[in-house]
Amino acid sequence: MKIATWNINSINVRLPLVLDWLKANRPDVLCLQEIKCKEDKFPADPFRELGYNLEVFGQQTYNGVATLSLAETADVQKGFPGDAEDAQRRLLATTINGVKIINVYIPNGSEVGSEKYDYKLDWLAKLRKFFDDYCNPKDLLLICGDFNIAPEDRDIHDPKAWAGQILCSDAERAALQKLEDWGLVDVFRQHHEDEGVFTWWDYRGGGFPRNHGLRIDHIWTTDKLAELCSAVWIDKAPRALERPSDHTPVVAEFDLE
DNA sequence: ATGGTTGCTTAGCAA
Repeated sequence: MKIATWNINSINVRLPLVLDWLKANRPDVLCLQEIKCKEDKFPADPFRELGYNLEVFGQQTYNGVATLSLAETADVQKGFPGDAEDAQRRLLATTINGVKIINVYIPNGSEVGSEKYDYKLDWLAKLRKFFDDYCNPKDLLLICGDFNIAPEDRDIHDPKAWAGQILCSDAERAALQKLEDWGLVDVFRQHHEDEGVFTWWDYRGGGFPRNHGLRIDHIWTTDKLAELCSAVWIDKAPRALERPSDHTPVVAEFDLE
């Protein structure tokens, strides 16, 4: 079972890239973030023609997540239980082939100390509570998406310049650690120890050609699922194409089915 | 060097 995550920064702009990538890679599951449209504006038909089912949880202009899968989905949960109708749409949980898959677009946080930063930390606390209340560390479970956090300095192209900044501040990393403490494994790190491997490069200042990036898109699983994980890779190719997203896909393969 | 680029919406915000 192959599961991928990709922040595509607008499904409407990125549609041809995503379709080409799906045709070439045929993952069982693709979790998308920042679709930037409501459900009724999501271009569902071309995905259905490729054999994919869709669960879409979107809003106008900002945020929005979608989970595409070759198999049927069950137990669909959109947002945190009890969220207001106008809450930002950043979480979509489904069960596919017996694996609970939580697709997240964790808030960016803008700047350390800002209102958006506080919102990010609150959101991360809610996410940990969601795990406590609705998830079981003994299950086959996976959370993936744009975490908007570089867990360690080796996940940053210039750790000195970034020290204490947004996406790598102590409080963000501590919140992520609390999630890990619940019982999750960063499966990329299970297979790769190298530094300088990234999933996002700023559009500005030639970020990609200079490899000025961060590893902020992740796939984390419970121990039980991590034991079945045979490979994890970051596919840099889509970042080098015309009109790319600023993020590139992360893919994990599991010995299931 | 508080810049730079992209997307949504159309001047300013979010990333």
